[in-house]
This record gives sequence, C-alpha cells and structure tokens, in this order.
Amino acid sequence: MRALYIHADSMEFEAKDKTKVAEEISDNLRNGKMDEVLVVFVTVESGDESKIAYVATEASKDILAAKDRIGAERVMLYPYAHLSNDLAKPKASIELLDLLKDMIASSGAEVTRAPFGWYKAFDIKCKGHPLSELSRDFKGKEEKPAPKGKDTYFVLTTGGEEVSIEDYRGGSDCLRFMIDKEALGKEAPSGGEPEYLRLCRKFGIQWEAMSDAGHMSLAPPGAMMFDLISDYATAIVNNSGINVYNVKGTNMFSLDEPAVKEHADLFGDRLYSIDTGKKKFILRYAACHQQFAMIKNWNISYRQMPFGAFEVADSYRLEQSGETMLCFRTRRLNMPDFHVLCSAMPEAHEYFTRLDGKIYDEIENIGRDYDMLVNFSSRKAFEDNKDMVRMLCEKHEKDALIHIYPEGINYYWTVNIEYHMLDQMNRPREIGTVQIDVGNAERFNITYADEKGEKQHPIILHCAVIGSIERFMYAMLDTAVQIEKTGVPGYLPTWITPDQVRLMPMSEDFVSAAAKTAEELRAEGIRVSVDDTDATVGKKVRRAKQDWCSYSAVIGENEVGSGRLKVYVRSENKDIEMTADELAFRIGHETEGYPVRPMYLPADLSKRCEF
RNA sequence: GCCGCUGUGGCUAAGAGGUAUAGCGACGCCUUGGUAAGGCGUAGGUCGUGGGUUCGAUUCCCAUCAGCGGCUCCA
Repeated sequence: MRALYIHADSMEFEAKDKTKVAEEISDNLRNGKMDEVLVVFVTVESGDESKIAYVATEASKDILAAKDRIGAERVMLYPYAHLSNDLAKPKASIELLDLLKDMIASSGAEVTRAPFGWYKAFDIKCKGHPLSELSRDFKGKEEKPAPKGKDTYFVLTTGGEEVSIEDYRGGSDCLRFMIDKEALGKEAPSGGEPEYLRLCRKFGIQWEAMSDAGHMSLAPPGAMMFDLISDYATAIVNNSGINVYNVKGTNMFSLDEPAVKEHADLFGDRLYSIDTGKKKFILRYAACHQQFAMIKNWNISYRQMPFGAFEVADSYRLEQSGETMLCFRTRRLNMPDFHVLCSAMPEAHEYFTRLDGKIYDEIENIGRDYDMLVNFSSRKAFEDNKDMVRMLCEKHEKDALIHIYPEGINYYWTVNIEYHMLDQMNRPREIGTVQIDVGNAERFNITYADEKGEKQHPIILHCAVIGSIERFMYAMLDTAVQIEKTGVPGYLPTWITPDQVRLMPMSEDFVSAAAKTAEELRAEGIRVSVDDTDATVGKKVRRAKQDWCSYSAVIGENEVGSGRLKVYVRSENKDIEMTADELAFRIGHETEGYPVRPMYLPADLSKRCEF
C-alpha cells in the first residue's frame, strides 16, 4: 500500500462521476471538507490483498504517529489510484480502506474517508512546512496459515521403537545436539567465529560486497573447487544406475502461471522476486519449476519409468539478512537437484532407499557421517512411510529423530529426510536431503501412460545427494578444519586441491628443469604450479605450505642429477622420495574416478597476482 | 527481522579530540639461496557511509550500511 501524506489547512472534495469500480454511496457522502487535517492519499496494491489486516495495522500506526508529530487535528483518507501501477482489486481496496478508517477511529481520532472509485474534484491547501508532505510504502507482514496442533518429536530406534525425547538415551553426538536444537529448542554453545572462514579467505571464497546480502563470489581457487564439485555432483547422479535426463533451465518464472503461483505459496515468504514493470517473476528456489514445466510436455510411458531429471540449478532464497552464512546459507545457491519420477509408492520407496544409500556413500567418501532428521507432513504420512524409514535406520545402524509437523498445513512433500553432519562448532548442519512429493505432478499436470493407456500422475522424489554445491564445499572445508584440530596440517582431497603439485626451482638455473617436469605431470592431467620467483628456498617452501599444495618439491642440483624428488606430502606431513613418474602414479590413483579440471590461474608464480 | 560485538591502505592489526602506525603483500635495487619469512628502499589510507556536537572528529553522539556471534527462521 502506498500513501502520500499532506498536512493541510483545509481539504475539500466533491465526487463528480462514477468510474467502473465505483462504490455505491448516499448523496450526503459525495462531498466533504475538513480543516487542520492530515490528508492521506492511499493506493492499495495487489500485494496487499493477502495481508489486509497487517497492512492496515502498520499504516494506521504510522498515520496516527504522523498526525501527532505534525499536530494535525484530524485525518482524511482519500482513495487515489495514481501512486502505483499495480492496483489491488476494488473489493480488497475498499475492505482495507474501511479497516484502516476503523483502526484510526478506534484510537479516538476524527477520521473520514472519501468515496472509492469516483472521479473527484478536490481543493487542498498544503501548509508547506518540512514535514507537511511525506510518502509511505506499507508492506505488511506476510500472513501465514495458522497451524493446528503442535510439532511432535520422538526418536525412532534401529529396533523400530518409538522413544520419547525425554526417555531417549544414547545416540551419536550429532543426534544429541540435533535433539537439543530441534526438539528442545536449547541454545547452542557459542564458539566465536568458525574456522572454515579462514580457509574461505585462503581460497578466495567470499561475499560479493557489490551485490545483495548473501551473494558469493569466487576467486580462481574457489571457482575451480566449485566447478569440480558441480562436475562431481553431475557424475554421481549420472552414474547412479537411474536413467537420467540432464537439462538446463532458466531461473525466472512468472507468477501469472497458476502452477508457479501455487507452488510459490507453499514455499512461503522467502521468495526472491523481480518486477520488470510489466510482469512479476519469482526466482526459482530449486530446479523444480524448470524440470516440471519441461516434463509436463513429455510423452511418458510406464515403460520408461522410473527416470530422473537433473540440473545444477542456480537457486534463490530470500534468507533473513542476519541469517546468512558463507557457503552455508546464501541467497543465491547452486542446487544439484535431482527429481525421480516413480509410478507408484512401492517404486518410490525403493528409489528413495537407493538415493538414501548414495547420500550416505558420498558423505563417507569425504570422511564424515550423517544423522537423520526425518520430517513428516502429518501423522498419516508417518504411518504410510515408517516401515521404510525404520529399514533405513536399521541399514545405517542409526536412531533417527522424527519430526511430525502440525496437521492442516499443506506441504509439497510428505516425507523429507534432512541429513545432518556435526560441524567444528558442534552444530548439526543439513547437507543432503531426499523427499517424497505427491502433489506437484498434479499441480503441474505431469502424467505418464500406464499399462492400460490411462494417464497417471507419478510420485516425484526430490533429492540433493550432496546438498548444494556451496554446502558440500562447506562440508569439505569443515573436514579440513577437523583434520587441523588433530595437530597435523589441514588438507583437502587431492582431486579438489587447487595446486596439486608445486615445483620449486632452487635458483634461476633450475627453472627450465622444473618446467620440464611440470609438463610431464600435466600430461597426466595433474595441476602443477612452478614457483619461478626469485624468492629464497625457505620462502618458496613457506608459500607452498600456505597454499595447501598437496605435493611440493624443490628442484636443484641433486634432483636433476638423480632424477629423484624429495616430495613433501601434505596429507602425511612428511617428505617422501620418489620419481616424477611415481608421483604421477600416486596422484592418478588418489584422484581416480573424480573430475579433472586444469588450473584456473597462471601456473608460474611469477605471473600470479595476489587476490 | 531481533539482540550483542566489530568496521583504520590489497590483507592482518595498533592507535588517539589536533587529518595516523606497524607487519605482510606490491614495486625497485642488492642477494643465487637446500626446506615455514635474506637485506635496503619506494609507493599506497579523505580511518564503512551520512548527519550532529566542537575552533577542530577518523576518535564523542545519532542514524545508516556491511561483517561476525546468538536468537527467530530455515519445504
């Protein structure tokens, strides 16, 4: 709602002719005049329709405050369509105006309202002091459906028992912290600034100061790590044994599409939106919109089911400004979003279980572990899916925290598992997730033909095997921090380390020898940098360690003569003597099955600037 | 969004009512060095932004923005 305040010596109006949307009024209301008045020109906008009471509350408070501040004696509300090009429907506008008038009147102030929808002549005398003309834009607070009942929490054990939070003993540290935080609402222990932020600085992972809050930018090492994880996420899905359709979509979707609007309403008030002036768009918060919009046009037979659609989708969520966290909670994130279309619930459960297995495999690959927070949208959803969840608990030998949402709220999922790992600050952090969705196929009109040739809506699994690209990066950096805490130098897996090998020529005389060895290693797909600066050996070694190079070696007279390198192996924190071929073999073995990318910045350190 | 803390050259920081300091990095010269900092020198800052108090503010006050921590939130 937009408003223009004018403090006037007098204001007089006369309704002349009706517009199409005019309200019916008796003749005596067609004219009005007030002296010493705060005139409020009001335009109700389409966005106000869903939250009339909130907007009216906010506006009435501000109007009364303005009236007292400037010393006006009364208030006139004057419907005025010309402050916005995005008007609410007349009925909603009148409703809001009347409510606003009542609210102002109930505080004891004298207030009138000019008729809505009439061409009016008016005569105003503005006082012209500094506060006599003010404009306002009232947003109101988003109205949410009131939940019926309460959240229910309990633990489902590996033996299939349902144990109340109070009676539950045991469980991993992660599960205990999860219970404290989610179910008991206990405050987390405060630990100051987390150490992964130091690594973010080292690898050029930062907030972009010239953008909105929550947007990251990546200097070359971070950019390369990001792309490698993105490649990796794609490979995991494409090697999962499920038939995959890889797609690429856009990130803006029109709210004029009923399916988009409905889906957006389920997501709530964290939507990022763009107004081009003509149309309103929301930015996707996952790949759902794109994949569903595409798949609804596909001719699908039961013979092709099940199959998945995949994209690493740039996604946008308007997180609260105080809630953003580098690499973890951002307003722009990249979601390797995998949707699997299943024909019926048994199939959905089978593939859900397979995806769950993948999710666990991948976190174990980086040396970490998950605990499960299993959300159900209703008691019925729990009953329908508990056998499967119990089997998962048994398989992982882990008790799971169960959360049943209050009844009566429509979610697009019925079951969703959040996979949490315990970070360096003893915080459970959600990384991977998988969900069952029984609503969106119908909403987006996605169908397949069954054996009888009849159209059916599939069940859709939503899955982020490694979470967002950013969160997986977070998980890896946190893992490096945990390694450091054991007293050895922190390191990253070789496949993702920006400088896999650093060669350090003893002096200018050995630069060409180092360059030759570097080329041999590069031929094996290894990222090799050469410190060809004129720094001392001690300084070069120091820099290689600061850069977290997986392997580093000085090249001088001894190495050129013997053909053997004394290689500092960071992950073992010691020097190991080997030939260049042996080094290449070792790295090839370590990085087997992982994506490969060349260096994102000059290999010669003399050509590298600081970032 | 709420509460608290912070905001000084590219980075890490020190400082004080009178326009500022160091280290790293960068640049130049010397040094050709064997495993975490070789030496000397040069450049670089309207102390986050906007107001106010003051003869004078980067320092005090107010507002605002951003970061960090905690909360709320988190499909």
